[in-house]
Amino acid sequence: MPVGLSAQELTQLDTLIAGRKKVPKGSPLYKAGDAFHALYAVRTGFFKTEVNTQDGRGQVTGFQMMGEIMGLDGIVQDQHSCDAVALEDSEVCVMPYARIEELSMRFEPLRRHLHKVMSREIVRDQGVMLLLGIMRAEERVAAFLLNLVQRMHVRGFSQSEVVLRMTRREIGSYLGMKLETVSRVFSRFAEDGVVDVNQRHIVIRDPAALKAMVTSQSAHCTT
Amino acid sequence: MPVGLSAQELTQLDTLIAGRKKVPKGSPLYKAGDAFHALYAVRTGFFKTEVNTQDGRGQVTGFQMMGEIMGLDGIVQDQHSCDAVALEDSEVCVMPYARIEELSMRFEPLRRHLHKVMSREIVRDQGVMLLLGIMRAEERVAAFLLNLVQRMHVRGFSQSEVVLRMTRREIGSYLGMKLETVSRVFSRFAEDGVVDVNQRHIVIRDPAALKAMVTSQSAHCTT
DNA sequence: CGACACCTTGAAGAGGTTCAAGAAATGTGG
DNA sequence: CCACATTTCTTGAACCTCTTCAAGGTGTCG
Repeated sequence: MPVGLSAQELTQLDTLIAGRKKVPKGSPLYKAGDAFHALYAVRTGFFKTEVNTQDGRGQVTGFQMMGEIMGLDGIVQDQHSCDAVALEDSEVCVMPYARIEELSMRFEPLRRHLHKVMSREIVRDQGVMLLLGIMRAEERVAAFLLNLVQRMHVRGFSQSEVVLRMTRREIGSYLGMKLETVSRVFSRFAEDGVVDVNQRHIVIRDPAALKAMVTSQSAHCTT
Repeated sequence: MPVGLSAQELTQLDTLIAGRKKVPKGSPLYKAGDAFHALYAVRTGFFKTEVNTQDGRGQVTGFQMMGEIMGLDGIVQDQHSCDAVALEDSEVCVMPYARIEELSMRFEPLRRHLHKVMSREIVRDQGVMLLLGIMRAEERVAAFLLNLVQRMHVRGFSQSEVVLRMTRREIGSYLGMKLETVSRVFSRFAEDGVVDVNQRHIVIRDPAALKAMVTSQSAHCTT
């Protein structure tokens, strides 16, 4: 992550990662209430984070892909406040929080990076609130797709093509709507020639049309 | 904030606060796009934070009262991503971020505190997403009122009485609904004897009834 | 191959929005 | 201190978007 360090410093930084952990599809990396020990960086695969209520309802709060950090929610109460579940066979880097704390004392770049990661998450959450608060169904789906391909593109994948790792229900949960509505919006987009939809395989034919729906692209963060 | 420090350390910590700033009612403490210099702690008064879209729509992302921190959104991009506006004549403590960074290197308690503050904000945002994503109008208003009086109570105010500092429109924006709906829900609560509503003066007559509406009290953070 | 989860589509229904009007409170200037 | 303008709040009625319920189709995995 950080740059501009001596070889010795880099060696020390390596100790930040205690190891890797495989998480099979459908398994939780952690669950709400679990003791908080570490932050996790997605190495391979795809995750969702989800908060659940007593009465069984739940809300997907985010999808995480390669390079993204999970577990920040656990710091404040020394326990996690949401579930992190792998949507496909995945692997994460385990970064024990005690070690992060210790190293962040000595290495300014790491400390600054950590603060930015947390701040980025806060800004991302603002974007989700905007989405849930004022957008209608089509805008939400358009924003979701654009955000997804943009993040994939940064990682070297196609800008116009994406395979969804999550179900319609999970998309709907994230966007604050029912799975049927998600499906209908996809169908409408397909009719209008904006996207091609083949189950979970999406091709964006008219990105401009999608962007036009999301006039409200403000503090919409990429993470 | 932190405890268990020597007198000398405490003196240094005092330098964290560069000064105070008065913010008149209706004025912004900062606006989206402003350069990021400092974090702010509310000393007196009441604020809202708000993200705005190009097309003029906006979403209130939070209300801040005494002791709560604003500005964390600015860290990641060195500029703020939302507006912070005083809802009444207010005063904040200005904590230059450069100094926070510097002191947090030396003082573990401060560093830990900062990380918890940021993590708490992330958990709070999860609660708002839950609210916006799955709750219906009455649940949202009930959750809002309970959260508000709970925070006031922690600060030594009544557990059953509160004067709203924000308009119906601002409540609605925060809760993802229209001001008319907020008004109607208040009226319905009043009819049912759950609360007394006199303009912005609210008396909670049946807190249990409110809590029962919010079966979904999970990771609902207090901040 | 069969069971199961996932997706699509239709029709009816509900919750919240929109539009509109009036009342109450707040602020301003004479 | 009062009159007036402005903002805020309440309430009603029509409307609309999304949800709910239901059925059938498609894909997937043991």
